[in-house]
Amino acid sequence: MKRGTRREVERRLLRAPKSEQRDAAFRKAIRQIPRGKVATYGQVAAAAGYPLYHRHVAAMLRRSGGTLPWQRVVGSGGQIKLKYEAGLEQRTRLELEGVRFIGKRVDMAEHQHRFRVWEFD
DNA sequence: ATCCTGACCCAAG
DNA sequence: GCTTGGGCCAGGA
Repeated sequence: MKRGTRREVERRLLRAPKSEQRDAAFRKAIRQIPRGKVATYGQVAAAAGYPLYHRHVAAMLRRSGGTLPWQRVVGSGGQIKLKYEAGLEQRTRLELEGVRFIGKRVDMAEHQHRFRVWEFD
C-alpha cells in the first residue's frame, strides 16, 4: 500500500466525509490491539474519540474486509457477537493467538487490551 | 422527513 | 444464567 506523506494524509482526511474520519480512527485504534489481546466495541469507539459509537465500529468492521485484526474486537464482557460460523471462526482465531475463554466469554481479566490515554490526533 | 436496521450496551426482572 | 425494553447513532430505502 502506498504510504503518502503526513501532509497528504492530513489533506485527504480534511476533504473526507466525517464517517471516513471516524472509520479511520476506529481502524487506527483496532490496529493497536496486540496479538493475544482484545478490546470491546465500546472501548474501541471511545479510544478512537467517539464514545457512543460502538455500533458504528461494528458496521465498519462488517464492511472492511481482511485488512484488520477484526477478531480482537468483542462485545462487552468478552462476548463474541458474530453468529454461527463466523462466531466460531473468531473464537478459533483468538484461541490461536493464545486467548483463553471462560465459557462463552473471553477471559477479559487476562486478555483485555488497555488503550493508552494519550493517543488522540 | 420517516421508518427500519444493526458483529452494541446496560439495567431490570 | 436467561429475556426485555430502552437508549444510542448513522445509513439506506
